[in-house]
Amino acid sequence: MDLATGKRTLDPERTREGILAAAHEEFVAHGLSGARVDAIADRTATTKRMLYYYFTSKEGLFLAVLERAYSRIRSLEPTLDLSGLSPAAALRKLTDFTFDYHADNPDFVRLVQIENIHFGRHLRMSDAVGRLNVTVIELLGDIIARGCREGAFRHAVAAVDVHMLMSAMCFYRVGNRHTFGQIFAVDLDRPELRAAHKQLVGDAVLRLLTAD
Amino acid sequence: MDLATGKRTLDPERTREGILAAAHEEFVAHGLSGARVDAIADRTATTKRMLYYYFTSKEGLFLAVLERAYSRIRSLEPTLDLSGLSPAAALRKLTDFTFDYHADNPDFVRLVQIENIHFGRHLRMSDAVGRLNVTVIELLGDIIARGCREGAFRHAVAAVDVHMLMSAMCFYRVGNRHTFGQIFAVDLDRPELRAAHKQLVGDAVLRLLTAD
DNA sequence: GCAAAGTTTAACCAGATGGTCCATATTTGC
DNA sequence: GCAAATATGGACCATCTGGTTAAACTTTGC
Repeated sequence: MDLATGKRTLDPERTREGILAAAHEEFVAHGLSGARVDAIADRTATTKRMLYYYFTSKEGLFLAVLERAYSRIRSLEPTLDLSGLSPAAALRKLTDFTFDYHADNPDFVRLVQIENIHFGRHLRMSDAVGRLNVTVIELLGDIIARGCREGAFRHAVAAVDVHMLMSAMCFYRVGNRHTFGQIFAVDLDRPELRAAHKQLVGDAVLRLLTAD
Repeated sequence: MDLATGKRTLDPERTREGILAAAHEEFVAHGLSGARVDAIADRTATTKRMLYYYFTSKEGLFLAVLERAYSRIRSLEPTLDLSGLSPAAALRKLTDFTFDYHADNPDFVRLVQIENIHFGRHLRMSDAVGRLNVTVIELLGDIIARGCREGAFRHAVAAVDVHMLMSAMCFYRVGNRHTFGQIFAVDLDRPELRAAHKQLVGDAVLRLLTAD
């Protein structure tokens, strides 16, 4: 609705994206069950009816928000240029990127946590997400293969497993910062601590792969 | 209520624990917002009114469930006997325990995830939990100090940070098994994979601390 | 054996919740 | 220009939700 003319403006793409952005905020703030459809509609320039028009249900909307979040991180990884680097340097750079992305995007971490609380029920209905994510493993697999060939890395570890441990360390300190911070009386958001942890995670990943 | 005699039985301790057990199940299954107070009451031998009598509110009940979950894991750690072992062996044993506890108790992992989705709001009101958890850091600190003295470990890493990375690796593969499993088409519950990961996490922790 | 404290029951409620109905406006294809 | 397809608005609803009221039963202390 155009306020100046009183005329209705038809802009489906804009409406869709507006709903997604509003839903993202609300889901991040309150979780899936805690989020209120009316509250999402209120954050929007349009009405509740439109959410159902475009996304069928609250759960359909959540899936759309989740897919959008995954596609964002995956679109960034390919922009890293690792080809000119040594295997060790490339691995460090990829780890640094992963660390920073998680630290800078707690929203993404929260959405993934929420989806896991709900047993991955929504992701299971998405075929897009699987294909999207394989790229990281390929990227990592190339680095590891090169490192093994050059004798810098040991053969012991599969790319998926390295990715898992790397993600784990980056994910945990963001996703669990409230409980961990409370229990051990530390503020994980402090810049110095963040820098120290970034170094540490990089060390851990490299040391795991480096040949003795 | 005794069904045979029609007489009411007064057993507050049993009632309390019955409510906690029922609430634990419901929260684990549906999250905090998704859990229904009526559903908790239905799992119970008593009525909804009793939940409020003992725990004031839904959130008070959740906090009680959470504290109960933390106290369980912390009561087990001291039973590990690490004194006779070399620093490396002790560290491996502690890591193995942490790994197994997380893998065997996905409920605990879920409750912590749920609390983080809610910004650690409940834990912040609990003074007990902080004191409870320091023991792990002391335990780990002793092992590291001994390792440094003997020249087996490097000085670089603080006990809290080691605990964080260790927990991260153990926590992630349980907490995120639905999304991770779906995206990379692996079943993290498979025994062989579990064993491989246990070895891997132990390696990662040891390699991080071992002097070069 | 009785009064106070502690424990338990069942019915009840005001407000919120996800979702739908129906009418209407705009755009597109021809 | 006009009919079909696409978008949009706002009121409406059945059901569910966390929480409460009021009253009664059981145990404890003396």
